Amino acid sequence: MNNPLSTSKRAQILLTCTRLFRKSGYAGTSMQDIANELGIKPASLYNHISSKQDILVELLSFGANLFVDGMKDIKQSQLNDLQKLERLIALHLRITVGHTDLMALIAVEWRHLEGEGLREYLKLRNSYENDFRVILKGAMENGLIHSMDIEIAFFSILTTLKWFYSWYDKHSQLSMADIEEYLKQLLLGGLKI
Amino acid sequence: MNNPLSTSKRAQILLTCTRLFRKSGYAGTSMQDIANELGIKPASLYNHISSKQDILVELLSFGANLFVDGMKDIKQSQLNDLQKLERLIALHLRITVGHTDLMALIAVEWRHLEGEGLREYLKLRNSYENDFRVILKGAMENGLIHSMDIEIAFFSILTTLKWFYSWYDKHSQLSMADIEEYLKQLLLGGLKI
DNA sequence: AATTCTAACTAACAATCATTAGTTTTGAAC
DNA sequence: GTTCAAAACTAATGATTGTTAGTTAGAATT
Repeated sequence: MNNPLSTSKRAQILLTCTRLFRKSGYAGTSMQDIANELGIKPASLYNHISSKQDILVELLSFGANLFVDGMKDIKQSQLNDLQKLERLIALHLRITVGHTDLMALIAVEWRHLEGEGLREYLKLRNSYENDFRVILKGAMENGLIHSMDIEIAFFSILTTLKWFYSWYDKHSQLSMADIEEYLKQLLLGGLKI
Repeated sequence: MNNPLSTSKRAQILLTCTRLFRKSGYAGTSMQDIANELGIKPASLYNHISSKQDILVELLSFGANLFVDGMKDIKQSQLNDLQKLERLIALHLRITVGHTDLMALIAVEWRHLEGEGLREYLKLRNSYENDFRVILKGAMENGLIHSMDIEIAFFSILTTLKWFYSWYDKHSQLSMADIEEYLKQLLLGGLKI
């Protein structure tokens, strides 16, 4: 079997690291910790990955692209800006449900990226956030939602979505449709005209 | 001079650590890093503090008590629950402005607490959060704000307030009065009846 | 059966980790 | 100028850090 996404050892390592990095942080997780979790010796990890930093780069690049790709679809759609905002909320929810631990790395651990890996990540993040901002601004200017300080509204919405994984952990028994409705009401309900 | 809050070496160390822990995280900051910043040798730190963990405990205990004390005043006041929510927003804003770096430790680094220090911290945090929840619930039940899922509304409001320091860093040129008004409109505007 | 490849292993590396013990310097009070 | 305590220092601790080199066991391919 050669599928890099499911059963390969490399994927197993990446999945384990996502969980450990979330629990103890990147700096707080040692190669020993990772190896223990997989039942092998630390040195054996290097048959599959090239460095600890490489793992972080791999995980965050994968995560960032989930958002960038999702944004591309939404941008290309013919929806109005308010509907696009609703789609963005659904996108965050879908990614959070499918990759809960990974969201913790996106929220916190990205700052342990170094050099080129950090630059690449910030490029993707800035691209996503700017697109998001443009849509939010458009919704205001087109009178679809109330006008207010764009930066503080953007910050609040994105922060809630970014940290939503920590809430979802404890309330994952609710249906996705219900959660989506709650989030839309909470984040947009007060803004809608 | 004996004032433990301003010029003492201990206070100097705690202040330096707040900044370094925010920048690199608790696990990512070494005693060497701390000593370098202060222009002394790592061993010299132990004339003032008893361990690295002790520093974290001290900082987070101080931070947690800022919120618990603020909550006590608000609870004891004769305001209605909506006015109490407004006071809570002002409390977060005031603490964030006065202790911006410390808020990063409250948002992220608390999980590196161990043993008794962790238990003590969680006790304070749970006490604060429960009080907050009760007020929010009261505002809904008394018809002061729209009814919706209490847990998700609570999560969103507290998350925005908790991470507000990262926004404030880049927008600290605005007046506090303006920011306070923005935050109230953003967090409560959509909820108010 | 012989060969190749994968992925584990042991052993070792220099570097860094938080911390302790013991000693010297500093600076203020007397 | 002497005393005394605070706070710096040096030196060393054992543990752990991420990583490399070289080797071996086992499975898959020829």
